[in-house]
Amino acid sequence: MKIQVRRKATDSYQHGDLREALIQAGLKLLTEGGVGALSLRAAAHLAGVSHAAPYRHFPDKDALVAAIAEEGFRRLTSAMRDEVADTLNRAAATTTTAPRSPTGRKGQARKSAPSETPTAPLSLPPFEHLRALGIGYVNFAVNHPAYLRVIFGGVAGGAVKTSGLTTAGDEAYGTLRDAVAAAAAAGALRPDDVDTLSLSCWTTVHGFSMLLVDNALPPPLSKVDAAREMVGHLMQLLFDGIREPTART
Amino acid sequence: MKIQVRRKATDSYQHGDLREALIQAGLKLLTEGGVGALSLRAAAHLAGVSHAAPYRHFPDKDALVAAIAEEGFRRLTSAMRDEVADTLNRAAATTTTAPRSPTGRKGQARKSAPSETPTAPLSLPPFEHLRALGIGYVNFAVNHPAYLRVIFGGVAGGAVKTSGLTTAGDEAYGTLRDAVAAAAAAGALRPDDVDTLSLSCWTTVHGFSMLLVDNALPPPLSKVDAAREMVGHLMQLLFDGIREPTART
DNA sequence: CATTTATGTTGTCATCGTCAACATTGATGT
DNA sequence: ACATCAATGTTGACGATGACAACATAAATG
Repeated sequence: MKIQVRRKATDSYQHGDLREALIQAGLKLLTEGGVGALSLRAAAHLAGVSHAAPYRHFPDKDALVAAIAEEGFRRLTSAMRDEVADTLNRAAATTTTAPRSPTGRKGQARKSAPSETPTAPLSLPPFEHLRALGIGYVNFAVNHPAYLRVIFGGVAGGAVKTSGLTTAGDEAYGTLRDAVAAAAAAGALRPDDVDTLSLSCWTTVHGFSMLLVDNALPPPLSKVDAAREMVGHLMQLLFDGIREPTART
Repeated sequence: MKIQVRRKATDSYQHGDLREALIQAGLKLLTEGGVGALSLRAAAHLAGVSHAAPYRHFPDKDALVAAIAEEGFRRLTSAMRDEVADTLNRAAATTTTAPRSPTGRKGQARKSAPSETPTAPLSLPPFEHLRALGIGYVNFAVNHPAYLRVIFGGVAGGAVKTSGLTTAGDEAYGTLRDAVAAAAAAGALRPDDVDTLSLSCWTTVHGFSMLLVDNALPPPLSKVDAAREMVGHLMQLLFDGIREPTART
């Protein structure tokens, strides 16, 4: 009994698209068994091929891992954008306007709302936008911890830098950077280099996510709702500063 | 005389102390070859014993990795404290007072200074203290990237939670928390939960460190000096807030 | 239809984590 | 002292894994 992940229909010969099937199999292994469960042979087995078949599509394991990480990165970007969209929808719903359906993807429970005047804001206020991105990031971290590990750490220490992986990473970073740039353009941010400001947001969110993924935080924070709330709080602290406003250095 | 029932700690018999030797061997493997080079057999070989000897001291590989991570955590804590000490020395030196030698460890180049009135401050101002801790953290990350990975990620996804590792982690966190608590007690911090404030610092520093370790940042930032400067900047942003002071949400 | 290329299979090897069986060393009790 | 025993180290084996070579076959191509 072969537990094939998929049988691509679109094309040519025997398997269809083994490369894609291996990536999907790898994602499944990551989801179900964590990084330790990700092996070339297991992925090949899941895809219904022999143990050496993957070498026709990937020069070595690191290359497959990089391809998996690339897809994971795209999903991370989607998670961030979905959270922005959901937040936008919630905002629109509470202001008696129709919800938007921006990138209709696998975001979380999409509650329906009655239609009304389509005068909903096209975008969130700068800080809410940034916060939504951060919450989406953390949401992804809690739901797919193994993905995050593979995205940034590869399977062992040395992360392989495929051009595709770099591209996927640039797009994720660009999503954040654009929001920061927009906030800066709106005069909402302290004047500073946009990349530095973006990095400050990224480090906060990424650090919290990695600590969650690595179980370095007390258990209550591992729950989705608590994690989302906490990252919102952390970003608020970053926005306002942790310093007592009246205090000097 | 010797009432000791066991001779575990300081000496064993033949090898001396294989347990400690294996930990040291593991650290060496991590330093020289990264996480991928860390294997039980390689550590055993480095320690001069056969491939199965480690099983007399560790139930499995994860246990050895946890012990190595524990030692790494201690060194991380030392790196933070050393940076504080060094900063204190520099501050003392520039104010014509004698340098202090707080925990005389393997910190970086300790420059000698002429003795003078011993009126040097016993501690740094709150923010400088926190910044020094962060800089020490990042310094450690740049100098020992593989350690950081093992400390938080274990060897594969699942980090093993030895009690010793937890203790070492608590001490590292306590070092940060104490500084935050002191800053809060001095009225320097916005009133908020101390653990939340500590977490905001930790996520910033840890996130930046992990991104460095994972080569997710542009190469110039990977250089020690640039990394130290950037984390100082990031912490300053966290202190002051990234929001334009006059802007609203 | 013959040839070539892409793709998959089988077999093999070294390395690794792990275990079982055996060996040795030092401590303990009488 | 001497016998016993627990702690420690060795040898050998097994299954899983990444990687490679040789072979096989399907698809495309002329």
